[in-house]
Amino acid sequence: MKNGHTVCKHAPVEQFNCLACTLADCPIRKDVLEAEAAIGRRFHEINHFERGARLAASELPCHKLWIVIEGFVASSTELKDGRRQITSIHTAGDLICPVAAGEGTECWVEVLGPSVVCEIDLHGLTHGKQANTRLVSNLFRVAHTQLERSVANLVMLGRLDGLERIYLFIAEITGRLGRKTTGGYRVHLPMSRDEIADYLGLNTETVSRLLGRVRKKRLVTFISPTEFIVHDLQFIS
Amino acid sequence: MKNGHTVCKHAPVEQFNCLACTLADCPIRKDVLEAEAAIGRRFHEINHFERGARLAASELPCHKLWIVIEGFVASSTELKDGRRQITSIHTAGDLICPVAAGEGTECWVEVLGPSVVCEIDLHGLTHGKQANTRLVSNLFRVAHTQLERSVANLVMLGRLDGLERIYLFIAEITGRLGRKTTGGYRVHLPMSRDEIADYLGLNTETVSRLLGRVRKKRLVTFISPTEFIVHDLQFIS
DNA sequence: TTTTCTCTTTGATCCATATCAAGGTAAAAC
DNA sequence: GTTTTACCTTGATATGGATCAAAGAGAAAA
Repeated sequence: MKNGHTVCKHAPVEQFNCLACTLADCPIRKDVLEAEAAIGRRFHEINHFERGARLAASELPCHKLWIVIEGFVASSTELKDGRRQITSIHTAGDLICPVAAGEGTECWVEVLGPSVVCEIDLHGLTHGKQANTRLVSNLFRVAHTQLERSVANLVMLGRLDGLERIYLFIAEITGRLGRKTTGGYRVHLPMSRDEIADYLGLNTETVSRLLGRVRKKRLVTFISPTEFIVHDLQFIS
Repeated sequence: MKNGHTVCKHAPVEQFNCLACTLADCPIRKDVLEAEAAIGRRFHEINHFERGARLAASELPCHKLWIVIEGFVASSTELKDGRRQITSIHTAGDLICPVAAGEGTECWVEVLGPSVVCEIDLHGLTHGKQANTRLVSNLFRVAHTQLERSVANLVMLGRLDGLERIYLFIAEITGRLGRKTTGGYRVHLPMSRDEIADYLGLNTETVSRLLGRVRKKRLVTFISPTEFIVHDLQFIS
């Protein structure tokens, strides 16, 4: 899979300059490709991963950046006793800054559904004399965007109750993954109830019950546990 | 207070180049001063604030940066119905990236104790032709550091119980504000029980009760509600 | 097809924290 | 000095979500 995998319709991975498959809303990717062209060396690598794969978190300060080309990926933190918190979820177009939480925790980035991920070696790109100011400035924006999501999740975990969290979650994933269909948006979500629980700061049974309530209210119709149709996105208001 | 206030022992605020009062662990501050010298214009301003003051949050993308020279400051987010979450606390030496949480929320930076804060106009410094790569690169580090704290707090809010949160909180503020004294570290914390609750995702009464338990265990001795001595910092393990 | 395994759902019960309520305390205002 | 006010503590009770337990349901293995 890893070699010879075609990342997008336009260019095979092996091709040095894959500017053709630059994601719409991703200036960083463009910056990287330009910087590589200027330096004459490649600092990124695109790989395909299956569910369960873990992307190695780099030591700090952060020397790596991942871009999700397609698929579904999550940043996780685990305490010594096994309690886990998913601190961020990532879908196509997202940029991932590896982040360590405090002492006594282990952090990693985990692939939850078949994904194509671009790994960028920041160290090489930002520490040479050739350091590209625009790239670095966009990096700041990446971290800042991630920070905003993180802060929104702090509010969710600190102040919203279970049902509010589920509503927000459904709105979030529908916005990211939903495809318009008759009667609403169809979503295929490659997360188990357990993983949803670890993202929302709840437990499996509670997530299952809350999703049951949402189903009974006919806001969502389940085709399978991971495939459903969201009928009304306004219910969060 | 605002004018003529002496920021540190070395230089009055009015002095253009206050490199002398550069905080130990703050390369950004140095970068800013150097960039200002190069451009020949000042992009920072130092002010003194009293408890209750609010620093205006900038629109996005982030055009401002604050450095806490001394004092105690918090980033807050409030929901329409009044529920509040303090998403970060800041003490001397901390750099603050203003961050907006999602829709339906209001965010600001609030001064909780008498503070001296340096406000930097990033826009002017990072958008000119003179843009300083090292400054921007350090900005990335600032956002990344903030992100780490944020992620640590996500784990706290999502997975720790009340007592664990209080322990972690005491450890955090003791590390930041504690001054060695006989029998432990003395801390003056300018946060009300309400504010602590809004930081830890609890409510006032619960915080009061939890602090009562910590007191009864003789881990902390209270001189007043905001002044106490922490006897043992190892209890978090 | 049948068995096994993993994940999900549902029910019963428990507990940590919220909520409601009433005093207590210290600083500020009068 | 007394009153007011804001904040803190403590008690009684309620409740949302966790925990414990067991029964579906679907996919993979046999």
